[in-house]
Amino acid sequence: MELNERMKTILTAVLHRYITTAEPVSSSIIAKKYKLNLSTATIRHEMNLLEKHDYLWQPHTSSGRIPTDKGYRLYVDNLMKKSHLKENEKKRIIQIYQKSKEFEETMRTTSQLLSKLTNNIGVVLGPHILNNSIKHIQFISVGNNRILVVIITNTGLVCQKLINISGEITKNTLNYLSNFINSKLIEKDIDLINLNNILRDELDKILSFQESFNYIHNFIEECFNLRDFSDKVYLDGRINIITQPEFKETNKLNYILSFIEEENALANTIRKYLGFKQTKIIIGRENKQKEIQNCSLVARKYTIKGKPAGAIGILGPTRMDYPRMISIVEYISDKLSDILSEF
Amino acid sequence: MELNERMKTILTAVLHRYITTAEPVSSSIIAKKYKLNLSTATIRHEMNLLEKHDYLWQPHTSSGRIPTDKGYRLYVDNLMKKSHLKENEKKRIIQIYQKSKEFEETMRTTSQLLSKLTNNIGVVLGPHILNNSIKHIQFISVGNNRILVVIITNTGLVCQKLINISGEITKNTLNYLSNFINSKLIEKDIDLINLNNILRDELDKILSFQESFNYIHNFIEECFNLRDFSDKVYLDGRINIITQPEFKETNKLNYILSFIEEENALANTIRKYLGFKQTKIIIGRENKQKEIQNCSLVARKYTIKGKPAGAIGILGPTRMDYPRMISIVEYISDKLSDILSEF
DNA sequence: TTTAGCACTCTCACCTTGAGAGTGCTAAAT
DNA sequence: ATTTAGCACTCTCAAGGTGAGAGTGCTAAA
Repeated sequence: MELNERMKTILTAVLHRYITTAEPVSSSIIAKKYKLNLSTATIRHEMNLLEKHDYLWQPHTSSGRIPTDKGYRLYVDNLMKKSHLKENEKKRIIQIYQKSKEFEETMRTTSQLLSKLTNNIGVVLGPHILNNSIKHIQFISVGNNRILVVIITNTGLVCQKLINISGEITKNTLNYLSNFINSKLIEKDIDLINLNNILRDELDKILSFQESFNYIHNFIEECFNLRDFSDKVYLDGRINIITQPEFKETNKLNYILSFIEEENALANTIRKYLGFKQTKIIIGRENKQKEIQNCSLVARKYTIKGKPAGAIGILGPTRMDYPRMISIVEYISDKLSDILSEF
Repeated sequence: MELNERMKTILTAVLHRYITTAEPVSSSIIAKKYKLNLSTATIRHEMNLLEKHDYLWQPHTSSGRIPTDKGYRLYVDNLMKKSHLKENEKKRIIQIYQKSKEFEETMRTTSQLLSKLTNNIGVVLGPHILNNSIKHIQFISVGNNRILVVIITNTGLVCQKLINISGEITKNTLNYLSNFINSKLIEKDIDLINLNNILRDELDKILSFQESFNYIHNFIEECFNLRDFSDKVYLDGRINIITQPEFKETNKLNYILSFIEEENALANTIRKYLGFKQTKIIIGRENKQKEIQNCSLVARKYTIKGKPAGAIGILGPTRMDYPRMISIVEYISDKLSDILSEF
């Protein structure tokens, strides 16, 4: 059913009030603070209807109202006005970014910025190696038939993995291999899958006469096994959750924080939104994970040279200032995209 | 003043009881559970003396006793019996370690093991590049006069830093440089300072005729600037703190967690104990940081091939099972030393 | 359609109260 | 000289009662 204008106004007022105070909103507060020129009785009447339609609820019969997830959803989709960061806030962000010169530092700065600006948990999903082009590969023998593979991408992302080989590969062969591969990479924009395809054809030909061919073949196969490459997660602001009034009871807190502690859990949630063009907002019970069904998530992808690379997000109580959260997430993801594209 | 045997026995009993229950210990509980063949009145008398000497205190006049920091200190130094892990616990730890093949993973596993076994916060200070010998150096130009330096050590530690250079250094020069440096490293056990000394002499001679000598010289200087190399910190088990009864009040929790959130704070605390041979135990107010004066820290260095490399530790409420905590920290630091020495 | 008025509901802070846990002191027992 | 039984005393804590206050829904009048 469609709400009339007055109901929308009242719902919006309740939302704004509740977001700032975290306390049930009464009809008289609305009448007083939001000059709607309506009596408390009328407002009560409308609130009653809003409750019947599941946009509001009451903790007990004689208390004020609190928005439901459905209420927040309507607000986010239809009622709220988009907000924009102030110019000096934007400047601050740029200034802070300028201090971090290096890839890792930039990612850490991003999660810190997110958590500090929003007073919520900030999370950044590092770019996956797949979304980068490869700049350099180095093989280093570390004894016991183990080889450390270090791959460096154009953005300065350094990935490493250790490979156990069944036989022996000499240092000369390793050098030969890395030289050969690096020669393919010079001045070219080749990603990991591309590279693998190129190598699969060429290397086999070159190496087929080698004695240790099988070892080398297996080694290279494992080297490009995508499963082992995980994107890094940067998380900040866990404390922010603790100070929120809705999580005063330690058992609720516990529940959320055990979800957060497992960094990958949040990362996996956010990873889904890498393909979305727009900012994604997931409210309360819309979250599939039970642990964060009292929370909302605002997530957005970032890009490197136009290509989706990773995602950032914030996690906080459903009672959050959505317009501001969205504007922060969007501004930061844009800036991060710019910075990473320049690297 | 020296306590007599009976007082020591009673103090130990109070400590054991309080450590398991987290509640003030009464004279009758001691009489009942720890068959000392003394009446409650006698125990009360002794407890009273112990309180006068600041080993115990009471939250209020008619409550049981709680150990003071001084009480814990006496316990740790003189009263407690050293404990040892059970054989199957040791086996479990070794099994878990066997799953992690790679340097980073090993460090993460260590902090997880610490936190899970102790039910406290586990922290691991990664080995500093200084304490490793260098295996390979790679320079990669990432545009805008920036060069990414990747240094790989014998343990598989991968360090990176980004250097801004004022002029231009061609890719050929970079290749030449890294080849030259790597040639010095082959089959040798050279650490960063060593390497720097060797290079300072030799490189200048070789390069003196080069046009871009100054740029290169500055670049190499910056490259070996130790300030920029920080050791990594691995932290786990933040939630464990929340479930401790002593931190029910969220403001206390807040205080501790804000200290933990700043990973470097705990890292810096632990770093001090790198030079100590023995396990270091810091109890409550012995900690210089106010935020963790309700906590105790058990820390110990680990070694790589006999040389001190980094440190591990656990942080929990002063009310912890010290013998067990110590045995866990010691066993894990030994195992970690073994594993890293084998890499 | 709106609203003043009112009865009603629920919470919350505050108080009282009594049981229970635990102590320190003292005088008697060992 | 030590130990302990006995007892008065202190403090906490949970339970129950109370009244103020906040807020509601309903109704009848504007």
